[in-house]
Amino acid sequence: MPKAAARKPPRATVGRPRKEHARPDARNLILDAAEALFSTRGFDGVTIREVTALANVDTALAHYYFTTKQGLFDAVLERRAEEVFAERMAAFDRYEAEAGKHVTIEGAVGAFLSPLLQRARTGGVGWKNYFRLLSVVNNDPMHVAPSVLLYFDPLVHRLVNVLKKALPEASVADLYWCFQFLTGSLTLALSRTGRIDRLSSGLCHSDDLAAIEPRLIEYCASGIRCVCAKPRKTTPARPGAHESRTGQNR
Amino acid sequence: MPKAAARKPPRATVGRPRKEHARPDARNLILDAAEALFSTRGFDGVTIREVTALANVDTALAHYYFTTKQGLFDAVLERRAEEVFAERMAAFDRYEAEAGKHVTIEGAVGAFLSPLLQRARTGGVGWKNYFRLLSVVNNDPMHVAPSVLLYFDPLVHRLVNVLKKALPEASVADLYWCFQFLTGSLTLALSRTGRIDRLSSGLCHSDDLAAIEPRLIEYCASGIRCVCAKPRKTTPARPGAHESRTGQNR
DNA sequence: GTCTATAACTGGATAGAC
DNA sequence: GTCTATCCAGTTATAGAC
Repeated sequence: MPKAAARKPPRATVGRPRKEHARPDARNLILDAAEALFSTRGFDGVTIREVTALANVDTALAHYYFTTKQGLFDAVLERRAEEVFAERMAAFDRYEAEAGKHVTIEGAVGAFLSPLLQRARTGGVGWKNYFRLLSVVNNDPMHVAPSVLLYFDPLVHRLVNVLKKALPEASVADLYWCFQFLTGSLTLALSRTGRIDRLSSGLCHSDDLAAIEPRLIEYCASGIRCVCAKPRKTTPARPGAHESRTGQNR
Repeated sequence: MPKAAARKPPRATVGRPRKEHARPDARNLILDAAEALFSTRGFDGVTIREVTALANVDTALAHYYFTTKQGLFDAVLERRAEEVFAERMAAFDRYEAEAGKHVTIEGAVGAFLSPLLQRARTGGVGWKNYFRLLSVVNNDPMHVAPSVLLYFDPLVHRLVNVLKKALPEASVADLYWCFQFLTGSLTLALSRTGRIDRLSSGLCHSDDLAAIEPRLIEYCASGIRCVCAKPRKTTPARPGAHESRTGQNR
């Protein structure tokens, strides 16, 4: 079983080569096709034959490179994972260096979201498919290899830690709840189902990430501020509407 | 092809019978099993044989009642759709009657979310599975019949209309964007993947809907207020960081 | 590395007895 | 309404030629 990491050829030059797709090999053709199909129909909705047909290669090649369907799926997720991870971590580094002690919620949320959304907006179709695939696996963790989580979980902890600087009083539980709300919104934004197009009668387009990014950052930051600023110790309140006294003390 | 609606026997009494599951017939056994399996693995991740095995009935029965796998899937979605729809519409009626001209964002969001979350919290395992299934189809509209959308789209329009009363200045597009953020958070909350449990080291539990409901309502309402209060016509701004001055007015 | 051929199996669906 | 038996298209995966 060939290790995926061992297959990447070393870069002769620094920086991003302008067009690496001069002559894509079969392996990358398969990955591209799989990325496109898995991202729209999920693991079980796609057959290897469809993937290889879209890639215009023989079916057996997929098994040659990836052994199993699950191996192919893992390889698709892993192909861009490290690059995304590094970019997002760098965004946090940059932001923390520039903000110093004056960390804002908007800044933290922006550092978390912007690298993703910018790549999803400006990247090629492969990147767009990749991010949609991320949103697929976020709701269906069934087929995601544990190793892939190492590229995503640390970013969540980093976000929570930076947020804690901006909101020293906030309970950690509230911060994680807010993260879940945030990532749910992000997931739906990246999945681009087109539902919002229909609902809004064409006012909004689900792939208009340029419209989504500023709104999403403001939206989440404001929500975090509100939830985390509210003392959550004892809220007996009146049991009228949705004011359930949660008693979730820290 | 038997129409699903024609199959429902007429109710002899009004109101909801306390225990209709005294002796569940095969049809409902199949629906229960399908609900449980589809909600965790999606349409393509489940076989009819698995469903009927879980229901302890013969495989051919599923085809007898629902003709095709897609028919079974549709029937699962439709079984509880009308009840949920009526309950959520009634929540809006109640809220609008009680609020009169003083509609709040929290009130509108609560009317939209609370009926769902309360049923997801207090209902039986069938209801929990059903709501998880809703979150599955929200990210994968591939297999959802157009007829089912009639139970959900009107509620979105209703939410937007009520929100517009609370925010007369808001642009309709912003309101729909906010709805998308909201429904993304809701979707992830209902899918209960357990990811937040791991990330928070056990501080949060993804099926703790009692903790989620008040936070989610506050979070979304605050985000809506922020996004919709901000004038969005021309935003050249400075292309620096993402430090949007939050202007949390109101 | 790539392709042909095929093994081994599983899926949805149906005919027809009871 | 329920079950037995089966069809057959399509699936992953592999062996082996080139």
